[in-house]
Amino acid sequence: MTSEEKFKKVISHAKEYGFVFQSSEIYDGLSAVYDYGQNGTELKNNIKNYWWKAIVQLNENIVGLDSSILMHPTVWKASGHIDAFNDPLIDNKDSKKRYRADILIEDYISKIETKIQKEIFKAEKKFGNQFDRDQFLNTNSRVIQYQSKIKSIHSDFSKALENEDLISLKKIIEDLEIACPISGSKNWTEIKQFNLMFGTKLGASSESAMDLYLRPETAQGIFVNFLNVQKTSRLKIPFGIAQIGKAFRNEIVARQFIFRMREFEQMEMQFFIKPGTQKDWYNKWKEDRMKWHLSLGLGQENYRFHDHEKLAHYADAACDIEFNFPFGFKELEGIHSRTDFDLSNHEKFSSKKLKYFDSQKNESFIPYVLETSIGVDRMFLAVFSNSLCNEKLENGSSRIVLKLPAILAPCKVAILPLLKKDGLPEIAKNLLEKLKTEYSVSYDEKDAIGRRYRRQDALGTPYCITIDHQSKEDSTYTLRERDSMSQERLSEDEILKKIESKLSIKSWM
RNA sequence: GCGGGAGUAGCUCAGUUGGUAGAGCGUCAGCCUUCCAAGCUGAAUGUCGCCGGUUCGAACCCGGUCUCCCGCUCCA
Repeated sequence: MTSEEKFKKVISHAKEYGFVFQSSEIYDGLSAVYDYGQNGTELKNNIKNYWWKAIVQLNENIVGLDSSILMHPTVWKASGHIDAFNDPLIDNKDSKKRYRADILIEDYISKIETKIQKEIFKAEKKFGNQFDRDQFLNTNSRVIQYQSKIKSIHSDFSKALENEDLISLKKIIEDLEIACPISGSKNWTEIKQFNLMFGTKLGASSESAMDLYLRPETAQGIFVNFLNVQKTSRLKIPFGIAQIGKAFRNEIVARQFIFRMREFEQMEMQFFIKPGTQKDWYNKWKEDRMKWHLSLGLGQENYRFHDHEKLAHYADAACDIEFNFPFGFKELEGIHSRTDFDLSNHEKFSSKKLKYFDSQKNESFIPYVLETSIGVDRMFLAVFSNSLCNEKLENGSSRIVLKLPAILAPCKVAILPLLKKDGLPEIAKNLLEKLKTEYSVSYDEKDAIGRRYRRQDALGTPYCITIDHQSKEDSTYTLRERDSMSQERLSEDEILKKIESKLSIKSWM
């Protein structure tokens, strides 16, 4: 089976068994937006819970936060999103390639700069020790010409960018006769502005309404609350703030099922540290986060680190944990050393001090930040796609089984009376009442027992308890395990113990 | 946004040169059944993605549009 076929199986299984539906499906759907169904919601909640326990519950120095999706618009100026999330794009009509217009111009400028370098290099060779760089730059006519050209492009360029003047920007490309590197043609479309942030308005009256954005990341909610949390929690550096919440990006192309959605959920933690210690913490969190992933047992070979070479504007080190999705290795989690970029920018834009005071050393400083950020939906897809198996059995038949980590399974136990008579359903329902306060359980009395097992397999239910006539005599039941399909006759207490040991956080982390 | 493929029942798909829409699985009701799907009986479910055009007549031909998958592009 090709990976594409496998991926299609994943998508249709997700729909058929109530995990993921397309949003507004009866209206033909909404591009790159999905809803989680009855089982998907449970699985997603379990993933979030597993993360929250690992990060907040098991670390005394990490606390939670739930900040709002709407924030003051200046937040996004300070964070750099207004500038960096706003791309002027242009297409070449012949090669059909799309470029960022600003980068085309910057590339052109850097070409001229290379020419200047070459002139300098030539002159250096020629004059040797006698070479006076400044004098050369001021006197060589060719270099002067190049420099004045760069200067004039720069001034037009920055003016156009500042005013978001797309027509002037296009004119620069036309005037410079910039050609498409692939087709070599100068046949360009108009420039279109793509803002990756969703806009909305605060206030009902259209005149006084304030332009807002839906947050493109959850991190800023943590940064703006940094001192609120620090002061009210009495936490000392190093400490972390964790948050799970929705974020929104108006992606130009959003695809691959729930991998890249326009509305998505992040689980992230910002860890505040002393400047200078970021390297150690970076390595520590890299290791910690990988351990968390591996604890779920999806297979070590399915994970790898990808270190960023090109760093984002805020980072001094960054890597991804990549997962082997059905469409190849892709980013699952990011670990970024964000320096003091965010906090010092918020300090600048808000004119409020965002410094941490170390009373022992009697000094104050803006902390550095180490971020771990994971997409809930990507984690869902990783777990779900990795767990879906089509097994050939010894008797020649096959079964579709969702081998979810038991701790994440939407339903932990299915209670099945072997027959729906002779008092077996009553015993089963008694057991159901006992178990449902502790676990998510289901009850099924329809169809042959084998078929019911298969149904539970497809949902990923790790255990089935079957009640038969012997159960009436001695209160023992059959515990059937999903992956091995093994069966064991046990008393109620033994079953409870076994299930509990498999589902306690301790046995996983 | 460009190029390729696709959209028919919950899922997988068939549907001949245009003539009132089918199968398997699943679902539901019942029967039969003492531990791993595919035993029996019966039932429900579709404006053939949507809109328009051609035609006496469109799932099928044409145009537009929406959605999904793949590649490119983009990606804090």
